[in-house]
Amino acid sequence: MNKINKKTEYALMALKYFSDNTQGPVLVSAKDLAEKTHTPFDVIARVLQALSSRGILKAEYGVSGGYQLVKNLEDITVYDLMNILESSTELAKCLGSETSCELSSTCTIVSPITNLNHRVQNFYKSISLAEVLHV
Amino acid sequence: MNKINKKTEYALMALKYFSDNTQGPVLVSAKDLAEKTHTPFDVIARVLQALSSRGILKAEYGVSGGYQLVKNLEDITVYDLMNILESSTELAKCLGSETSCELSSTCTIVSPITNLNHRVQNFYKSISLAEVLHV
DNA sequence: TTAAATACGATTAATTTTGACGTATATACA
DNA sequence: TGTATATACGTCAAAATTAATCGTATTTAA
Repeated sequence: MNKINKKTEYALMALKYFSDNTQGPVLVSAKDLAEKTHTPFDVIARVLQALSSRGILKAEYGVSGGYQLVKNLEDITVYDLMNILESSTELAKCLGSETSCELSSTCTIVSPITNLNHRVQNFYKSISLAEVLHV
Repeated sequence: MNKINKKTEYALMALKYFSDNTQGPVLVSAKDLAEKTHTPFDVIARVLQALSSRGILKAEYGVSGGYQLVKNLEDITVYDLMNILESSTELAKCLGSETSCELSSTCTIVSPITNLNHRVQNFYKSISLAEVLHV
């Protein structure tokens, strides 16, 4: 299918919100972001947690808590984001770690797929979120 | 996500078989290809039909029929193959023709996603199957 | 006429994605 | 010090997508 998933889309929305609103309050809660972006709270909350655990956002607990953007969008690639939020960044299932394919012993396209996979990943590594969001 | 589907994988196997066996008989049946590639007959049969309807293979009916590669792999791009066999080549659902997204009126990332989508598609258009398969 | 091939509509099974629920933990503030 | 509000996260259910199968029609060589 070649699609990014909803979580990655929601993350782009959230990150765009952060980078478009550098004037307002630094901390933005998941609830606020869900409202601003019109996305389901539970899902975007998970997304924010994931971004926070990977050092893109910083979380603050408690009543007036929320998230803060602590990394430069120039320094985050599309690949990074996919790596955090997609179930896998591999082009084919057989390339994902241990989950081997039943065809693997006879498969004739392991090296073609592996090669293409690298090219695709390098392509996504070459694009920063700043480039994507500041259009 | 970001994965190619089984049909595209099977197509790569089939096309590799054709391009690796230019000495043997020109016509290869779906049954033969299913055996050679260890893939389910019904599925690869559909794949071959699709490739044939798009002018990559030529089909011959009847008892000693089968398929023949009639296009140069240099002239088929990865994008072409995806376009034939993937349900969609768009990076996000909202970009696919009429199926509009319920967020579209408030969505803040339409143009970023659209832009990224073009870049991804151009990337896939820049790689030929010859490049991919002859590794 | 029969066997073996492509063509394709329709349906089922399997997998993945998306979203929701429940609960634990942390913190500001009255 | 209690309460409201925030993050954190395990688990599960619903929805959507992908993969595979079944059935039947059509074509053609022998």
